[in-house]
Amino acid sequence: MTRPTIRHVAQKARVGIGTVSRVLNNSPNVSPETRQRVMDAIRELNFKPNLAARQLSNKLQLHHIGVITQTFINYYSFAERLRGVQRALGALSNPYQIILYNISSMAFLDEQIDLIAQNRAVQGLLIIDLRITDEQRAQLDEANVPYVGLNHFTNVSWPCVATDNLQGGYLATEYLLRHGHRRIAYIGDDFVDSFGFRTSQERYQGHLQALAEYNVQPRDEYLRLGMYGYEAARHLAQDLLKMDQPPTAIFAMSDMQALGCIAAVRAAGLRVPQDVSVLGYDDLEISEHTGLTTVRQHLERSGQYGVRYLLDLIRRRDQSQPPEMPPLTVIPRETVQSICPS
Amino acid sequence: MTRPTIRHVAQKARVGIGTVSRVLNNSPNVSPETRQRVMDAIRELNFKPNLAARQLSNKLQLHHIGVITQTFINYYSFAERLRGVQRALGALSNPYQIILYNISSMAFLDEQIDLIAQNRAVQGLLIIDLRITDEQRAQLDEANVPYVGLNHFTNVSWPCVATDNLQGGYLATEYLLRHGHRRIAYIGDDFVDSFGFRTSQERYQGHLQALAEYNVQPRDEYLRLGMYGYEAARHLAQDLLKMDQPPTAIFAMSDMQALGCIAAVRAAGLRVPQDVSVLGYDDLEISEHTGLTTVRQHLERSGQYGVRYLLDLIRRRDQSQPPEMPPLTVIPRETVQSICPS
DNA sequence: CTGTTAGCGCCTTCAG
DNA sequence: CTGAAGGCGCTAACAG
Repeated sequence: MTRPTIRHVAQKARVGIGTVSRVLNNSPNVSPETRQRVMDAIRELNFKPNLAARQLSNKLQLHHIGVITQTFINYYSFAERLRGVQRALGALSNPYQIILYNISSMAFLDEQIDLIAQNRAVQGLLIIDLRITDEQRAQLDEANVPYVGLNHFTNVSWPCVATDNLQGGYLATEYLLRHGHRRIAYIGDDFVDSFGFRTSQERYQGHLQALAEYNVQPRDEYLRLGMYGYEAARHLAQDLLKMDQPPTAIFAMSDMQALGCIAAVRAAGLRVPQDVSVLGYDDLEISEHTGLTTVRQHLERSGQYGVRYLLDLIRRRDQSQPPEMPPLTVIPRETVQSICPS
Repeated sequence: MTRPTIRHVAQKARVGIGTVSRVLNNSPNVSPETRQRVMDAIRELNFKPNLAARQLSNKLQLHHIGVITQTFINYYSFAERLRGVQRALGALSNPYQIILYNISSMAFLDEQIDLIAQNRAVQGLLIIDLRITDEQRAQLDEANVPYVGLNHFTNVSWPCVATDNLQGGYLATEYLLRHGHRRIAYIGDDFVDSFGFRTSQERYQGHLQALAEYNVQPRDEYLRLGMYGYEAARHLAQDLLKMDQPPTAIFAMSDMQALGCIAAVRAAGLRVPQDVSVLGYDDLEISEHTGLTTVRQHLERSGQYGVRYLLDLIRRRDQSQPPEMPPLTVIPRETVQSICPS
């Protein structure tokens, strides 16, 4: 049984389809009784007008920005980016709506991109924390759907708003070195996550670079990788602290993981930062409130810049320039302390 | 100049519109040269096929759930609810997409509801932390758009998934009383926010109830209201601590505000919980990680339950029962300490 | 006030 | 392999 159309309603209410259309659109030119009959028919049939048909007829164009991401991995940082997107969009007079795409696995990603390209369901696509293949990009290009990547390698050859993870890793570690630390551990996600994203690896590269600059030999035991998030980091840090020569400082690749480290330190009966310093990465809003020393990467702003750029791409055909993100900086707070290099 | 249609493309490429349609849909039955000519024409005209027309023709139905909220007020708690929504939706085989509506003022709300009702752009609507009027509900009803409220008064006469704010306030305060506190302050949002939401007031009612039960006289000076969020709460708490007889415990109506209170306590040279206990409300994921004692209200789960209920409403016409949320509980952590009642 | 008639832009037959 | 014709569900102009 197919969905009822305006015609069915008309038939049932014993009126013409024009009349049905009129009551649907609150036209005043309908007699109360007729209107009632039509409304009843609508109710009985559970009729819902077809949006597509209305749009088509009305030459009505809906404005949608798609946001696609690997959900549930570091949801807080995603949320802050999303907030930026909403804020930027909210500032517009005729605002776009956001369509959130749920990606829980690589296979889904492919399917979604396919659908988006086929249907052109959105005017533009924001790709957050997600790697897409050349083929997928080609699909989008062919479908004429502009897209902007958030948190991709800066030097990538397609539109994106990014910060330099390598530099971020460098800054973090350099900050710790400058505060006298020499035994510095790195806690992060596995180098290649299930979506082919390499944020962790990039930050570690920067970490190594800083160590090299200070002539500090990196130690394999100080590199601890695992799943994203608080719990995994807590366990990794716990192991770390059991070593004969535990690190005096931990650089965690996200604020959530940094919190996990702090919990581990405290659970071991040690204090932050007196016994162990902890440095995070993200600068979530919450980190300001919890006194976490961390690398600020302007998450919310990245969302804002991302959409703005995307809107540029949607409006003009000519290549507009990607906006430049403000520089990464370490925000000194309460979880890092100077020590004398031993 | 109007947007180019398939017809313009056909004209420019000197083919029939059928052929254009074929290349758009990757039909194999097109000669390479023709395909190329058409593709060129598409590019030159910057042609984008009309989604509505495709849908109409293909009898293709898009599935959308609308999420509407007052953006930027307690974004973290919104984010956790949203995560629940995404999770529940992600578990479906033929998943719905989420459309995020940006509401920055009352006027916008009215406009949006209007649009949603008129366009039926979504199959169902999730209304979070937002009060809607009877007229607005009537509009949605008339338009046959099911909706579910999140965090509304439980006893409301329309579909919603809620927890009892009054009981939450009661539990929180009762917890503090049971730990020996008698001088308990309440810090929260203004009783009626700009969207007519009364969460703060409800929780305060519960607060008073608990006090009464313990025969503790409420003091006006211990009631401090202001804008939502960390900063405002920090200032309010700061003032509070300057009193001759400052409270020994603070109940903040959100975890963010609790963090603000903690910051104020520390800034005053006092310790949490030794000198002042602080109790929050929400139990954000982050609160577990920061050791905040708080009232758990299962934010993520509320999102899950909300959509599930909404999907029920969309599928069946008969009234399905609203799911029942798990009970509110105080989660003991590290920011509340027992004292001897003075 | 109400029924009827053209399209809206695209896809899918069906002949050529 | 390609062009032309019909129709998707609805709205908007016309006649009555």
